[in-house]
Parts: sequence; structure tokens; C-alpha cells
Amino acid sequence: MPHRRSDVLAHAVDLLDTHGLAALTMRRLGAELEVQPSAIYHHFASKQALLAAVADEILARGARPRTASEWPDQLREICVELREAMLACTDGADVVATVWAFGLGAAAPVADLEKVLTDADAPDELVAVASRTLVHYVFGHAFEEQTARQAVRLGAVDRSLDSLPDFGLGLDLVIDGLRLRLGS
Amino acid sequence: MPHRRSDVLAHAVDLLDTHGLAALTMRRLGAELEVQPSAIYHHFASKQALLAAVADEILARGARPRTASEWPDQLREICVELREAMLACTDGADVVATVWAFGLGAAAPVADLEKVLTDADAPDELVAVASRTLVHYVFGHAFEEQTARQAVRLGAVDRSLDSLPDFGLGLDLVIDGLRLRLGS
DNA sequence: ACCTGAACACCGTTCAAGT
DNA sequence: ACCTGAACACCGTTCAAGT
Repeated sequence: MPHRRSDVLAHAVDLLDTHGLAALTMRRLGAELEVQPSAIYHHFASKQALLAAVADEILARGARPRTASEWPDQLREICVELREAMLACTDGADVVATVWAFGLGAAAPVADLEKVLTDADAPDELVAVASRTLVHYVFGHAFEEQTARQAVRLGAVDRSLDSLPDFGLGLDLVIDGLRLRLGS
Repeated sequence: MPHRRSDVLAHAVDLLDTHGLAALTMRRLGAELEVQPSAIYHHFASKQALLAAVADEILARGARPRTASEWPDQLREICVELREAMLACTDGADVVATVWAFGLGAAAPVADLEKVLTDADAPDELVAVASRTLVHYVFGHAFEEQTARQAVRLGAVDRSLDSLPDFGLGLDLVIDGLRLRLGS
């Protein structure tokens, strides 16, 4: 029976979560689907396009109802949701951050942050700086945490995980006088 | 005539800077050195080990005299130096951030930040949080900027570069009440 | 619409053997 | 100490052809 694009995508996320980014190859994915690698190109133009869809899917799966009413809380809510969506999938931070940096997908969180700031009547320039700075922090923190965990799990390295600070611990970002509270 | 480890490393950085991370393969590097790919394994245990050395070399080449006397300026000095070292080499941010996250190298900037904060009598916990937060910001910003530039240069994407905020523009980080000024 | 089969041009790594 | 040559087990992608 033929596969749909969504089947291919679901198997790709599965493969990523189960065996990591290195195992997410067109050939292994083909094997998983019991199909020739070339068949995947019917659904996705390239591996990059597949990864972009995977990144969006990781974010979609992490979506949660937003409850905060004040904009500083709304910003933190978006950051925490982004962070947890990425950490919920093996190598999720790597995939999402890379796809976003290439401008190929994973644009929703930044768009959401920008909307909150715009609605809060922040000046345009600050909207761009603040939302990017926030995702830089979230990506950096999540990527380090996830990578360090992997490295330790693989026994590749003896880095202590104790020194990894919790997310947002006591942290504020102040951009042009606007204070963005991340700490709990 | 035989090559030294330093020759191999220099050619690796060259290859990275000239043709990007995708071109930095053991086989191409071998060809560049007019040597079999397997010969590189005499100097480096693996490609990962080579990349770690490349990351350290990128940072070493970006080293500059430190002139600031106050600790907030010293922190910014380290961040700017790190940033510029990474941006000076094609895919430098990607290589340095990845090697650092894996705990395989590129540890000097964080160690320097920690030293400045320790000398400024910051409490231990804050030293760890603050220095990591700073590099997360620097890595995130540099990685996005470098990747976006590449994507545009390759014509892969039509992302506007205008919206990329300058580094540290009007930005302060406040961690447990300690204000770290990045903006100029 | 969805897939096969074969091919092309690559990878990192290992290892016995050479000088 | 430094390298060769050959092999192993892989990659992403293309494309004519099939159903």
C-alpha cells in the first residue's frame, strides 16, 4: 500500500527520536518504510526539506494551550514551550535550531514572540532584537543540555552534568530598558 | 616529505574557510595534502578529534590582547573576541559551538568568562550560569548570522538580512541581579 | 500517484603492509 | 614516524522505467 507524505514524516520523527540524527538517513528511512530510498523523493524534494518538515513537526507536537495574560509571562510561556518541544525529541534542539537558522522552517516560535511584543506596543526594532535574543538563549541552552547528555550517555566524554544550570535560573534579559523575565 | 600534525590542521582550517564545513572531509583533506585519507589517522584519532583541533585553532587565531580593566568590560571583550573569531572563518560558529557543546574543545572562552566572574567575587552558582548564558547568546547570534549569510549567498533562500540585529544592540543580561552589559 | 532498480559520486574508518 | 592500498559499510541524489 502506498505511503502518504505524513506517513513518511511520522517515520522520520520516529527514527530521529529512537536513534538520533545520525541515523536519520534517506536509506534507513526507506528501509523503515519498506521502500527504496528513492521513493522518499516523491514526497520530499531533498533531505533538507524533510528535516524542515521534521522540525515543524517537533514544534507542532510540543504545542500547548497558552494561558498567560501578561506579555512577560506570554514570552516565557513561548520560550518554555519551545524548549520542551525540542528536548522531548532526541537531537530536537539541533534539528530545530539548524532548520530555523537556515530560514527553512521552525519559524512559528519567533513569529509568536514577535506578535506578543508587537501587541505590547514595543517598537519594531526592539521586537526583532528581543525575539531573536530570546530564541538564541533557548536554542543555546537546549542544545548544550541535549548534546552534553548525549555525549555522556555515549560515554564519549566525562563532562559533569552537575554544572549545567537550570533553564532561566534567575535570568532576566534587558533590551533597551525592556526587562524580559525568564527566571522562575 | 612527511607532514606534521600542525600541517594537517592548517590545511583543514584552510579547507573549511575556503569551501565550508561540507567540504571538510577526510578524503578531500587527504587530496589537499597529496596523501591517502587513511594517513590523516596517524595525526588525528577521528574526524571529531580533527574538528576539535580546528575549533581550538579558530579561537587561537582570533586571540587579541585584552585591555579592559573593569569586569563588565572584560566580559564583553571576551564575548566580542569569541564572536569575531568564529565569524572570521566560514562555518566557524557551527564548528566551535558544536565542539564546545560536545565538551571536546573550545573551552577557553567559557573558562575566561568564569575567571573574570570569579575574580569579581561572584558566587559560584552565578559564575556558571552567567558564563554559559553569555556564550549561548554569542553562539546563537553568530550561528544565525553566519548561517543566514550562507543561505543567502547560496541563493537557497530569500531571507532578508536587514532584520538581523547587530550584536549586543542595547542588550543587558541580568542574572540574579548581576547586570552584564553587552550593548555598545 | 507512488514506486523500483540501477547507477553516480561520494563518505569515515580499519588494517596489514611498506619505508 | 609516516604513509599506501585495499577493503568495509555506508551516504544523498538522479532518472528511466514500471504499476
